[in-house]
Amino acid sequence: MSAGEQRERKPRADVQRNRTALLETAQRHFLQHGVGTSLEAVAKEAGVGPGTLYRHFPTREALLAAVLHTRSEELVARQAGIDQLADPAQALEQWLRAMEEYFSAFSGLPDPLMAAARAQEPDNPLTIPCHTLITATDQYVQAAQLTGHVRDSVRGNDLFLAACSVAWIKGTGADEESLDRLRTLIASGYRRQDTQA
Amino acid sequence: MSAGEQRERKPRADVQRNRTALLETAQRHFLQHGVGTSLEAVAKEAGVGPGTLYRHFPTREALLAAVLHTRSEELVARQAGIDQLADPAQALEQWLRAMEEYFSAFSGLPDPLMAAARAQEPDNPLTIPCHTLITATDQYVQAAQLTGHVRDSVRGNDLFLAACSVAWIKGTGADEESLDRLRTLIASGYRRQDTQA
DNA sequence: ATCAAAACGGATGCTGCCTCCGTACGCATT
DNA sequence: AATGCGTACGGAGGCAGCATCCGTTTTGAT
Repeated sequence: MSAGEQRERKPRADVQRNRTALLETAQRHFLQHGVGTSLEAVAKEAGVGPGTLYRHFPTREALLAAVLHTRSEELVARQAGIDQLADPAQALEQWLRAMEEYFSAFSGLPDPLMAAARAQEPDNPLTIPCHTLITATDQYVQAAQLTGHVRDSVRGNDLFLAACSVAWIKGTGADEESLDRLRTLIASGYRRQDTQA
Repeated sequence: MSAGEQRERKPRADVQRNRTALLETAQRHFLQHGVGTSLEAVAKEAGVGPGTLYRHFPTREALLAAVLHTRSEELVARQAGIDQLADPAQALEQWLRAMEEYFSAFSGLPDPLMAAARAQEPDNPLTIPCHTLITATDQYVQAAQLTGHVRDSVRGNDLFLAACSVAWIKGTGADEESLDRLRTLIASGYRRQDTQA
């Protein structure tokens, strides 16, 4: 009636119900079997037909993006804590760790993530979140550069890639020691004059 | 007849013929469509049935390993050249580059490679080649450490992982500039006191 | 020329993807 | 309480790829 604000029919109840059921089931399956898990199995276990799954989430990536969206709340929570830190170098380090854990939540996640990060695919539902993360990383980098802890040549994108890499390697089943050595190597790469052995 | 050297029937001609046809076709398909390419399509284009393919190469990885074996000749050729270099730091750098290019020959190759590298799967046909490469990398690392160009804390395995990572990122379609920045970051990570920006 | 071993190859069963359309459900209206 | 309409459901079905099995063909040896 009033200007432009069309009076819509109230959305059906089963829509929201199915959507959340799908998201929960999908998250469980992604956790257990990686991002390549069978969507048919997800649908069946959520108690819906394949058609319903595909209507809610037209592609695997759409489903993945939706699941990640709920998961990202945890990330922003950590971000709040990190922003409290006085030392920008420490903040950067913890932020990288937080991203890495976020990326390695599901095995195989880094691949679609990288595919989305290279943009040029505005329809990819993961593109926006990716660029948000890169920008956030760049902020931490710049803050740490101002205090002289990080080389000026480093960009947020570089460390985003590095975090993705570590997450990818973790997903391939590498042992924790190798991962720690690699993290150290990367840290030596972005930190200024860190001359110890 | 003579001691123990059992006189075997001469192997059939079509075996070798089919094997090489499969390898050539497989390499082409791996190059064009990545390691996930359809094996049925490979068999068809090689002019054999699926059964023949699977008899020659029981798993996708076996086929992949065989193709990589022929490709590795190129790598050892480069290795000979690298061993001529006087500067161990330069040798290490070039060796890493050579590995990286070897790993990124087919899109998706780094994943099965990493799966094989974590050993514990002696039946995986890629395991042995992987460990050979890690050992070779360690040699270059140690040589460069003797001249003080590389941090003592670095191990061959670390740089093997790093090379895999870069190859993986390359395979996801990253632009060349990002790759170069990442390589630089890693180099800053393993080199001793490289204090410039 | 014949034989037996060895290799072939395609038919087959299976799993997963994704679409399409008849059906059922839920909200609004009476 | 009953009716009607639009929305959402869900499963059947077509397709592609994997991996196996077994009747048939090829090949080397005699």
